[in-house]
Amino acid sequence: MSIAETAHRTGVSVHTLRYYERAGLVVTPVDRTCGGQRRYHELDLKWIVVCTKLRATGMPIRSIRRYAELVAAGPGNEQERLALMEAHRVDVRARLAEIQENLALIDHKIDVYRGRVVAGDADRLWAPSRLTDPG
Amino acid sequence: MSIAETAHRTGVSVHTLRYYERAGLVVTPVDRTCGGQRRYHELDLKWIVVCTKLRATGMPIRSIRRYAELVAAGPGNEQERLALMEAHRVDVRARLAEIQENLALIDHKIDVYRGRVVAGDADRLWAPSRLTDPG
DNA sequence: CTAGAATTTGGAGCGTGCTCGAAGTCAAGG
DNA sequence: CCTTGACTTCGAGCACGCTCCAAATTCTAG
Repeated sequence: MSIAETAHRTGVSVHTLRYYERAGLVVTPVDRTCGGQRRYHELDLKWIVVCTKLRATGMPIRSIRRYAELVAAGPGNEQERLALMEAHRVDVRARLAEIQENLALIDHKIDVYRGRVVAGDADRLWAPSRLTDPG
Repeated sequence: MSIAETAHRTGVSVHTLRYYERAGLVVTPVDRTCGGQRRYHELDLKWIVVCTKLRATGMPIRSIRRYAELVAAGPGNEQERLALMEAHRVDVRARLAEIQENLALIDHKIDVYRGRVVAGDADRLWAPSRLTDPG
C-alpha cells in the first residue's frame, strides 16, 4: 500500500513515516515500486504500530532503532532485546509512578478550587491561604 | 537562601531556576539582596516544588505560567484555575491510560524474550515467529 | 582589604522529535 | 498522451525545555 494509506492506517504522518525510516527504525528496507515509491505491506504496518506504541511509552528513537537493529539481525540476540525492554519497562514504571504521585497534587488543587468556587458563588468570602498552600 | 541552596533543595539546577523566572513561572518577584542576588524564602521554595510536580505530570511551561498569573492575580479567578487544572487532569489521565495500555506490549515482549532466552540457553532451537509477531 | 567563590545578565546552543518546503519524479484516470 | 495529484530526496525549520557561556558584579572568609 502507498505511504499515504500507511500513514492513515497507522495514525502517523507521511513525514513521520519517512523520518522513522531515515532514523533507522525499520527492520527491513521498505519495498519500492520500479519508480522508487514506497509500498508497505501488512508486516511493515505492524512494525510501525509497535514503534508507535513504544514511542507512546516514551521510548526514545535511538532505543527503538537499537531494538530494530537487533530484530533485523535475526535470532541470537534475544538476551539483548530482553535487556533493552526490561530497562525500558523500569523507566516506564518509574514515570508512571511519578505521574500518579503528582496527580494527587492536581486532584488536591481541584478539590480546593472546587470548594473555593462553591464558597465564592455562595458569598464571595474566603481566606486565600497562600501562606500554607501556595497556589 | 541562595540560588544554589534553593537549587539543591528543590532538585532543579540554578540555570533552570533562572529560566523558570524568565519564563514567568514565579508568582511574586523573587527577593533580592541590595547587590541584586536572589534570596529565596520557604514560600518560593514551595512554589518551585509545585512547579516541578506540575512539570513532572507533563504540564507545559506556558500552562504553568498561566496558572502562576492567576495565582498572582489573587482571589477571584478560582473558576479559571479550576478549569486549567481539570483540563490538565484530563490530559494526564489520558496519558496515564495510554502508557499503561502500551506497557502491556512491553510486558508481552519481555515474556516472549524470556521464553526464547530460556529455550535458547537450553537447546538453541526456536522458531522466529516474525510473521505473526514482528520484533 | 583581598582573593576566590558564587551570582548576575543576555543571548546563544543543544537534544529530541518531528514538520515542512522546494524542486523534481511517478502513477493513474480520461 | 496528458494532466493532476501523490510521491521522492535533502535539508532547513520549529517547538520545547532546558543548558551553557562570557564578562561583569557581588559575597564571604581570612
